[in-house]
Amino acid sequence: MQDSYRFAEIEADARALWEKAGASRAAEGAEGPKYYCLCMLPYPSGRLHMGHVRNYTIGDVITRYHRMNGRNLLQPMGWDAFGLPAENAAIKNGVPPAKWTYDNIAYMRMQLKSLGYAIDWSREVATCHPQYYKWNQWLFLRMLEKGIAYKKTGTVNWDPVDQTVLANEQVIDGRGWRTGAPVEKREIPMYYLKITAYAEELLGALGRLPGWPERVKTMQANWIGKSEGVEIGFPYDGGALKVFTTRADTLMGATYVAVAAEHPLAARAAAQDPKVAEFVEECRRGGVTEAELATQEKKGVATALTVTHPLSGAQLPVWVANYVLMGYGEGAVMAVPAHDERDFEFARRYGLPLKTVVRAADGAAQDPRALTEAFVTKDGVLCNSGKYDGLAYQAGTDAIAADLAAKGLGQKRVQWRLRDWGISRQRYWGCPIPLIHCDRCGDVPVPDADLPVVLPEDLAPDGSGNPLAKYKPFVECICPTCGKPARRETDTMDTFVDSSWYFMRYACRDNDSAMVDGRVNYWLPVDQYIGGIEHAILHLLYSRFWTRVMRDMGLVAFDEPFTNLLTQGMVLNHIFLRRGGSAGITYYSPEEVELKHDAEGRVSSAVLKADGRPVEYDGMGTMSKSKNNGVDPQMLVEKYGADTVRLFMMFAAPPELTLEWSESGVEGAQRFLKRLWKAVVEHTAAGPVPALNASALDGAQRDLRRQIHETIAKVSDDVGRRYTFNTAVAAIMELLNAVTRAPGMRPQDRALRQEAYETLTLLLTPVVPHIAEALWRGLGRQTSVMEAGWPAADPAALKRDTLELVVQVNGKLRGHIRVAADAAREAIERAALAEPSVQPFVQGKDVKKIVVVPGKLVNVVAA
RNA sequence: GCCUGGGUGGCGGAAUUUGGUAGACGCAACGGACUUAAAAUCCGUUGGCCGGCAACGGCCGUGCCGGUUCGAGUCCGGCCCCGGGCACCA
Repeated sequence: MQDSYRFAEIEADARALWEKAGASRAAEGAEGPKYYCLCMLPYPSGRLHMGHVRNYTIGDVITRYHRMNGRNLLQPMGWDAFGLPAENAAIKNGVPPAKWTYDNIAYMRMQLKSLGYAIDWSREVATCHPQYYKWNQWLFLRMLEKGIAYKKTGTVNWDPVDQTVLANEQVIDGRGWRTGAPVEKREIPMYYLKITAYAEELLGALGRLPGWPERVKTMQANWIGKSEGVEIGFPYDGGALKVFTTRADTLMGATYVAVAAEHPLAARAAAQDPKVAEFVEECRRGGVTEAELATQEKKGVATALTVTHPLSGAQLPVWVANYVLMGYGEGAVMAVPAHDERDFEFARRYGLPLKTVVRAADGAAQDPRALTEAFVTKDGVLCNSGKYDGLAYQAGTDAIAADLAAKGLGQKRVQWRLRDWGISRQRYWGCPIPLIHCDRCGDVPVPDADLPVVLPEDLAPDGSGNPLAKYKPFVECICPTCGKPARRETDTMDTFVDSSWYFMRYACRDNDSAMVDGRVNYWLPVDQYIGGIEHAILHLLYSRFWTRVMRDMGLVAFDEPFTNLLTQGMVLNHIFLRRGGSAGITYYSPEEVELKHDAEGRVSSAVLKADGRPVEYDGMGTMSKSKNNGVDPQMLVEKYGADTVRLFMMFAAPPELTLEWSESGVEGAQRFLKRLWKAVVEHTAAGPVPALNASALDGAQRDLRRQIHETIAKVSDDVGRRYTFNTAVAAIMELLNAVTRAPGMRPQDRALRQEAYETLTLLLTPVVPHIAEALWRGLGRQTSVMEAGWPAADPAALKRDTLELVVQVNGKLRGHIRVAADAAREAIERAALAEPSVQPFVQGKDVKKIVVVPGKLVNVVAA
């Protein structure tokens, strides 16, 4: 072994060895049960960022752990290669998105390889390859045939200057990001996927996903949002205005109805009243996101229209209100201001009447004029509601629903919050939607034989409109049905389509004649999926939906794509800045800043290294280009080596929490590896090691051996079950500390040390595979550490003769006692009361009870 | 606004499942050893307050307020602050 830890050589040698052995190749049906470990595929943005490194290191640790436990492993990698950033880069630099993307992939692939991940690169997939997106198109056509895909209008952000549809992130404070022009809402035809047809199943199946975090399941359930309620018709001369409500019991308290600005009744009112038209127009401005709509000031306008209350026959005014969402329910609501917060606020603002129809079960009806807030409860009883007075929530709802049904003006139904998935994007760098528009034949699907519809790769967008639409060789085509000239669809698909099934294609990416084949049913479902919490809803829900669509077409034999899910936290770093001047805020990279500490070690100030003058500290934030606080993994790998970076990432925080970047923490990780290296060098330099004879150990040796095996048990549990890699690493560090502090040189001391170092090497292999490979050989092994099995704790070594228990008096720690491991309860109680440090606290007091928690503590309750 | 997490020393974090020794492990800081010197390395101290020459002991302490319990970082109720998502960023 080399005297010192030279990571560059060690890592290059280890990787060459694995490469030669094909150690990361996965083959169907190879030895052991299969295990599919998958990380969310990266967007090829240019360089790896720390979030990627964290994600893929977690995946690699899990992969290598299960491989050492005899599983047949698949860990693939691919590229989510379509998307907006490539077009933005193209606008900025004039490079076609394809070239930019392929260059980025090449660089980032090299980076991933330098981190030593056990990835089967022979299965690599890029979603911008025609061989991949051909199957997006193929399945889309199948969905069209089955009615799962369909066409309807949808609302988009429209930049009137650039004549372009904008993504939500391109709308800044209601204006286009490039033009600064106020953005308008615009209705355009789009294609949708009927995810709502699967709402019930997607919701119900969450209960059968024990391997998913509760938080993700809760978020998905709320997103799908099943509401049971009543659909009510309010008749008017042109028919009946439909509303949906979960509070039909309060129907007698409805004092007006409100419709969304996009509702047909609003259009009708606008045609008669310029003030309504103006308000509808005002609502057309501004963004389309739910956050914007929900936080905007609640505004509305009265119309001359009225509708008839279905039970009382009263005439209720129709308002147009910006808080009613066209996308949910019927785009209209009945307003019961006394018992709904939003209606209350709106009614107070516009002086609309309130009517109290619910009272507390043990109280009287409140005077609506005295209300300071809406009285919202399902635990009250009805009042001021005629024949329904005295009924509770459920009985009231049932009675009112029954009466409405009898009149043909209502029925119970379920309403979902989930909306169908609009997949049309008016953008170039995406998968073309395989349709042809013919004046005679309408929308004609591209025949399967003509797939894929290949996206031309040499166009360069300029920010105005979709370059595809201006590119005649793409647009102009022949109608497959009538053979006459026709126009090709130029919208492309949402990139979430690409990522909804890529994990299946890894199993069979070489199959050019089918989307998936039997190998998919060997590898899938994914055993462990790992990715950012920001994907908790959309990506994961779309994938669950897409998998079910494929199942129903007989393409795959499973329902859920991901059996276990681990959502990793983000990577943060310090933010430093200076304000003022014409430049506004300037952000400085933490590398350019020097921190000053006071005597207690607190950070007292920060100065820019370049000029020695202070900079403002703005706390921790997600690493990002805009805050200039990113750290380049490549620099770190070159400076410290891949193992050090991997070790730091695993040690600094548990995977689900945010991780705060710390260069000194990285240095600490390297210090540990150097110390380990040095310890093993010293150990092996002392010559051949005798065999261990466990029955010949003395007390101190038995203690050390117990710690070795306790560490095996703990690390196995932490890595294999809990995924708390930070505590696994801490236990490994403790073991190294213990071994190096037991410096005996008797034969059994050295034999024990050999066991300790072999154990440390094996336990560390998933986290720092390169150095583990070198240590394993240094310790005298001939085969790769990747072939070594995961160690098992020896139950005999774990046995203890005596236990230390904590003694509390009234819950306060007062002392410790050592008892035999099999001591009886009475003996433990006696020992606790006799303990000198406990005595003063029980003396002269009445011992009321003694709580004994086996193996842990004794609590004496005394007064 | 709605949905969802989180808050523990100077800092990252530990205390697992089912309430049972708060502060493991590491970083930073300080003191010491080695060195001509520095770096590196090694050893030691390190939640706060109080008492003691010392060994050691006492009290307080897990965002805030209240509750349940023999016992609460952990459970319950109410608040404050920070993060993720909100359907065209990925």
